[in-house]
Amino acid sequence: MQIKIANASQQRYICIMQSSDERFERFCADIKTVGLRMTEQRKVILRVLADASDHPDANELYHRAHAIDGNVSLSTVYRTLRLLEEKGAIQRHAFDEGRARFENADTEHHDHLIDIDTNKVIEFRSEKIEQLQAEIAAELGYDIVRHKLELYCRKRN
Amino acid sequence: MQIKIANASQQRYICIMQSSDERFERFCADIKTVGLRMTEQRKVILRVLADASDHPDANELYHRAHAIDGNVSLSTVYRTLRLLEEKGAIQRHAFDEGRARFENADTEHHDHLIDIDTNKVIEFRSEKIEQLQAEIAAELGYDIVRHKLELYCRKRN
DNA sequence: ATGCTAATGCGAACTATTTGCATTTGTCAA
DNA sequence: TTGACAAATGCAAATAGTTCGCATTAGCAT
Repeated sequence: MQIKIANASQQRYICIMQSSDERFERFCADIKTVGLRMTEQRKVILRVLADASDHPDANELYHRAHAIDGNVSLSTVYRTLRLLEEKGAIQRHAFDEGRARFENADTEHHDHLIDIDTNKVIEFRSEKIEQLQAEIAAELGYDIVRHKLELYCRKRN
Repeated sequence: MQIKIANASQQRYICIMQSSDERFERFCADIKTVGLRMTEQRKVILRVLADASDHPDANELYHRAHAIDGNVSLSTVYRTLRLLEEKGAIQRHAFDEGRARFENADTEHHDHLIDIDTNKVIEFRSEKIEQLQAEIAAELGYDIVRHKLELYCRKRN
């Protein structure tokens, strides 16, 4: 377990993240505890997911997994993604291009800045914004179940 | 042209919106000024869009338009939506269900609160949040081109 | 080892959207 | 007012991303 604090001067981007191995172990545990089976292909997919520090889509994950073990099929990737999403182990994002992209869910909640020229994703977090959101929802009579803040940006200069 | 100020105590939700007729006229003008043709089906679709105060998807718009004039096809609805989106006359949203939903773009920018039980969409705006977003992007070396804030909520009690 | 059932691969189905093409229809100039 | 030409349409087929049905394979508890 490692703790990473960046940009501390701005009370933002405070992540508590596990190592890729810890993540893998947790994925495996998640699978086992519900009585599901640990298959070869699941092992490979979980490994790939645990190692991913970017926001790959299903197809990209399929290619990474398939490169390691040719017995991994796209269907199984999709099935595994859905499984882990339902368990809350990974998060699904629908950025502006149609397909879904995934990321590990072991970090604290954060928002995304997407570079519209390179598709690079930068994560950030602002306590103030989080708080304002909650206030607004409360005022309208709602509780926030989940939320999404995406800044589509272009590099300065 | 009407000006609507709600929730003024919270400096939020300040919309300058046109009437449905004004909107329709503007859509027509948008089409004409670029040398495009005003067809029967476009007239119907523009009318439906101008009248919509909700966030309908393409299929819903097709049904509303088709009910008025059976000569309107789904393809044409899609083509018209794309046309108006490119002109900036309407806005496309990708809320969490796969399909896209549209809304008139003549209001000032606002964010969305989505009731996850009813799919109802409430619009809001917070100056403070807008400002914080710009600060964060700037600090990371970016300019915001567009952004998206969606609160997926459940009614209290 | 054995058997039961979950998990897999494959291809077909599905949903949302776009596109190719033959036909229709605005529009503008004569 | 008419004619001609390009733009717009409807339809069906194509596409992209994702899910599903089903026969087969393979975990895993006994």
